[in-house]
Amino acid sequence: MKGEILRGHLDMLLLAALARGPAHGYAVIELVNADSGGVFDLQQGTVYPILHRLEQEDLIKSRWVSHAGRQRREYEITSDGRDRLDVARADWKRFSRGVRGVIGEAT
Amino acid sequence: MKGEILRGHLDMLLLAALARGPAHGYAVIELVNADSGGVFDLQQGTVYPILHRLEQEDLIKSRWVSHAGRQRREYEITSDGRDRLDVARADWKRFSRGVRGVIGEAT
DNA sequence: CCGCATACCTAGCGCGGCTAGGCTTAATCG
DNA sequence: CGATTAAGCCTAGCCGCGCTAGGTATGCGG
Repeated sequence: MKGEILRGHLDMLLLAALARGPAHGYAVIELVNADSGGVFDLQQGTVYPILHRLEQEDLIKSRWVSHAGRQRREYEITSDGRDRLDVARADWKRFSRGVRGVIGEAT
Repeated sequence: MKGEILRGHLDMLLLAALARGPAHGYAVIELVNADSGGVFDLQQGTVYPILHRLEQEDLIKSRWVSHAGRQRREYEITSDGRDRLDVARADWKRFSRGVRGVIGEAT
């Protein structure tokens, strides 16, 4: 899947993944890629900076957790994050409706 | 509708508009904006450069037409353009399917 | 004759995601 | 045991696209 198509939608995808439950960064990547049915192939260099930004915006929060002797940063969505996700979902609906209106297709 | 969401989808939208029939730039803008049901609000500064690029890629072609004593550049989609549009539509389906898979929603 | 709508154009910026790297520790394999 | 892979984390910097903000010209209604 080509690059720039994800512009502006990535926040939503990561928030949606974390809305299912806390997860560490590496897991978020695999979650999104898997849930997309192989459509997306997010890279670490794409995801980690976004997670940091989302945390700064208080949409998610993190804590260090040790697992199998190793340190993981576990992220959890905040209530602000859920609100933002709701907005993003609504925007997505509008957006995809707009696209369908122009290209004239179901789905 | 915020900005970067259209990234990578604009070519498809303009090609789709022109697939309905030849039109000049200004009309393309209004067509897309109208067909989107008011979701998009494309500006001239966004659309004209894209039309030029699409023409360079031989996806559309243009000719000057005089209308009511004025000069318009009328664009028409080429067969390469239709092929590209088909690909873009397929990509759009994949993309939106991927998003739905992650955010877990119909539409 | 003024202002608005129509119709075209472009330079330059801003920023988001990707590329491409780098670090550490646990597990696996020869 | 030493080497390689996988699991995890991170960041600097580039690149390209769309937007902002400007500019021009003409026809038409008041």
